[in-house]
Amino acid sequence: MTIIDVAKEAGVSYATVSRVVNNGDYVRADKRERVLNAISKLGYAVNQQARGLRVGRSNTIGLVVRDLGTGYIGEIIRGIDIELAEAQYDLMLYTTHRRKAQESAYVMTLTRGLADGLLLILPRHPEAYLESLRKNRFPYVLIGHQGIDDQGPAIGATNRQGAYAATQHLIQLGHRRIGFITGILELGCARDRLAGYQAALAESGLAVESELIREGDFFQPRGYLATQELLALAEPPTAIFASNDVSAFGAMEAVRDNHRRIPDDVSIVGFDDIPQASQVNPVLTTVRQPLEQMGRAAARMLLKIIEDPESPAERVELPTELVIRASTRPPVGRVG
Amino acid sequence: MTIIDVAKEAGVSYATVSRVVNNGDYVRADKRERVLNAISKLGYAVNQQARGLRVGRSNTIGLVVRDLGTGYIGEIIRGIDIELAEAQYDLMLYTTHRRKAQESAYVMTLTRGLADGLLLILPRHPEAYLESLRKNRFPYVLIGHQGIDDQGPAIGATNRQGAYAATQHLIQLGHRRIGFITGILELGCARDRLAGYQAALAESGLAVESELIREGDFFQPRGYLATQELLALAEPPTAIFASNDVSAFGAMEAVRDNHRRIPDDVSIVGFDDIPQASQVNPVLTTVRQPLEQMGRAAARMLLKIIEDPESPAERVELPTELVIRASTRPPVGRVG
DNA sequence: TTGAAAGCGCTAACAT
DNA sequence: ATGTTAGCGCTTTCAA
Repeated sequence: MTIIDVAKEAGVSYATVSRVVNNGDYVRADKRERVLNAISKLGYAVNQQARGLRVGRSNTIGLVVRDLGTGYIGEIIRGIDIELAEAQYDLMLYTTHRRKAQESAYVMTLTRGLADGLLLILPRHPEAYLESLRKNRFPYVLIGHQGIDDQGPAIGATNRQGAYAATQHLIQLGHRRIGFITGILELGCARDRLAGYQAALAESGLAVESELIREGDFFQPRGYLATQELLALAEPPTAIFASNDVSAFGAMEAVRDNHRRIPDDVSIVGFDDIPQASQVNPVLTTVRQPLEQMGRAAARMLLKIIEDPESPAERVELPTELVIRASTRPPVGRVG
Repeated sequence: MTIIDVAKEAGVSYATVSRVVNNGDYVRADKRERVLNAISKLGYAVNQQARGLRVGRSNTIGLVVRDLGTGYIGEIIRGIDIELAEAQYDLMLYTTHRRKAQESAYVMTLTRGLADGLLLILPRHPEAYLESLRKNRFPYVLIGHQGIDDQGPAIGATNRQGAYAATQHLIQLGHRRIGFITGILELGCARDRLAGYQAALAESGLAVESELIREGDFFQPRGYLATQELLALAEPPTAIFASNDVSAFGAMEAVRDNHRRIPDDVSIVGFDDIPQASQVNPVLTTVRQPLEQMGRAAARMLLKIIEDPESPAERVELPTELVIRASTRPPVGRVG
């Protein structure tokens, strides 16, 4: 079932079929009609591999992610998907736990015919392949790039400002001892959030006490443990700011297990605003990242680069937004 | 940067390079060595489109899903991904909200060169394209097939038994009025769960009262509304069984908004056991679906069909499992 | 053990 | 406006 079969059926040359399929000009209406009929009669669809080989494009974007565990990545992908569908691009999914042994060799394969461009969400060890992508002038856009030493195009969020605003919020409520649970500090976004927390404290003349800062890993169990440690301090914090919502859920769990109430005894703030943040009890005060928007922006940026490889690399940070819900309130003894 | 460049660099014919790349026999060790050196020096990787065109395969599987919203689909994909990575297959992702206008035409395009097989997770309107897939003998496997009128290969879960077991559990705790929130009844899995609920009641000699059955849509807001309605009944249920966890979360929300406690006043049971089920408070009693296993099984089944198109269509249902957590207990007044 | 060459299905340049 | 044809990069016969 090839273009030749269609040509025979319609009684035209197969170049004409190709013209019809590609909406080319110079096809008389009646022939176009006949070709269209043949196509639908035979159920013909163009072979993308052959076309891709010929035109040197695949109309496919490769998406490199760690995993699809949390809703976090799913939201970004939704945005990407919307833009790509509109531009008639397909999406190839790569999880980095696949073939990690030779991650960069793998990325190179990707760049050979399979994909026209790459979208990298929160890459963990991008040094390995970013350079070869750049060297080969292969289009890519980083999503969640903060702290990655690369001057290529990237979409991020204002993590520092978001963390700053959240910390400010707690300070304004009257909290003075505010615990902080970090993310994976090897990621720039995690370091930015920590920096925002520290900056807000410093600006309000509060000491940045290291015993109040606990290292987390963006997962719930570490959030739980970190909170247990914080609550065990001689002078425990009255509020805890976790570097992401999932860690915050762990914190909520730990606070409850210590028979304290949220927000009455301990206020909790998260980061991300994943769907569950508004589904837990109490609903979580958090810093919203515009995940879908980030996905859309990254996809658009990539398509633009594919179209015009000479366009300068943009590095965009989309604004985060503090969403105040029910998990924060003034500390006991300060106000009613 | 093609196979010819490598051949020149290594001083061999490009057929030899191809042999090396494909681990072919009949290449003298020293030539192989030279080719390998040239490849790594030049950073060559095979062009998948050209290879695909030549061999008539793409080594890619198309995955058709609605969206990536809940953790539900993500878990299945994780399983699929593990199996495919092992078999050296790539994964192309399609969300059905894309190009829904001509869903079946789209699926046909997919089958032409882009993918060697299709995995369909909980398809919504598969009638449109299942027939053409079958007619073209294009390999596919349905995931979550219950109730779809098709004799093709499929992986599912024992939804009916799972719902039966969960309802039994509530009955054994002493509940007599058990509310039920359905899923999208157009899906077979939703109908199966309803059937399991009804069967368990009938078997225990309890009446199946239509006022206790509310139609849901697998989303949280409908779960909330349905529960509001149930609690407003003259004789409200003491337990509510929701057709999925997300609906159950809505139910929990509604119960709380009615100033009743879980499980003291109302027991809640969900279905799926998505990660959040063990993160909410109280942790949710639910029916676990082996999502990752389903993904793996489906991928393996598909690869087997691709390898041997004559192999008979299997329809497998993986076992569900009742996971009793903290959201269920005997009704007040029955036991302590 | 190696090389030459056909051809996968298609697009686009060229010829008519 | 339509047909003819080269060639995209590769695998795989076939011949040597």
